[in-house]
Amino acid sequence: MEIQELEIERLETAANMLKAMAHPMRIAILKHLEGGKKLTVTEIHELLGIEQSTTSHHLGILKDKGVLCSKREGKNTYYFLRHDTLSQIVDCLSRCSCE
Amino acid sequence: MEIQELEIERLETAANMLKAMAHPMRIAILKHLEGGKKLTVTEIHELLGIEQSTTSHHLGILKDKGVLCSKREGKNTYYFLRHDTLSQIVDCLSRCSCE
DNA sequence: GTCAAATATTTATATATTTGCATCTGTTTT
DNA sequence: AAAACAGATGCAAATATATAAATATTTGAC
Repeated sequence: MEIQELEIERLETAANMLKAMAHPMRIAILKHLEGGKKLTVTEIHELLGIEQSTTSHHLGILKDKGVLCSKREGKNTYYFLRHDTLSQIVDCLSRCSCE
Repeated sequence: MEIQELEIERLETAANMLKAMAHPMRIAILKHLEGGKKLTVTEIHELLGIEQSTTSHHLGILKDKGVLCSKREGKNTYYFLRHDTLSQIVDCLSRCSCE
């Protein structure tokens, strides 16, 4: 394995994480989870006013790419930020995109 | 126009910015531009080893979504970060994606 | 004006994403 | 065990994106 390939892999991991976040509804989800909050799929689907299956799909993408974690408790599954640092990205964007 | 629509527009602007950055080659471009550096299309296309037209296309996307600015000087067009803050996003990602 | 260099745009093809519906799986309640 | 609830998954249609090859545009040198 080449150094360059390692580098490309790292870039791809980073790109996948960004790609996971790069969607209006998924940014909205992240905003609701800032500060360590934990929400269920149903809560998010009601907060955003989008379909349950669509919500679940978005959450799955965010989890798959390492942005969110989930924890099942009885009938509910709670989702939360894997690194609270990541909400800095959303903040940084808000600042940069308002000009 | 509804408050909600404004909110959705803001989310979309942010998502577009992130989407622009969410590509391995485009992240590589951002890394090369950190610290206020300015590079031409040819320099970037040689640094990354990708086609000229592909490079120009990627730069166009980053510029269109407000991530980069460009300035023509003679035959060359220099590209640079619009907000140096944005390179924090790349750094933050590097940290979060290394675990 | 003509030529060459640096960028940009167009086009075509391949591939990936988004969304909602219907369905399926797991968990609690009765 | 059946019903009810929460969430996940498979699928299909619409849409968006990526790439490269070919072509067009812009600019400076002559």
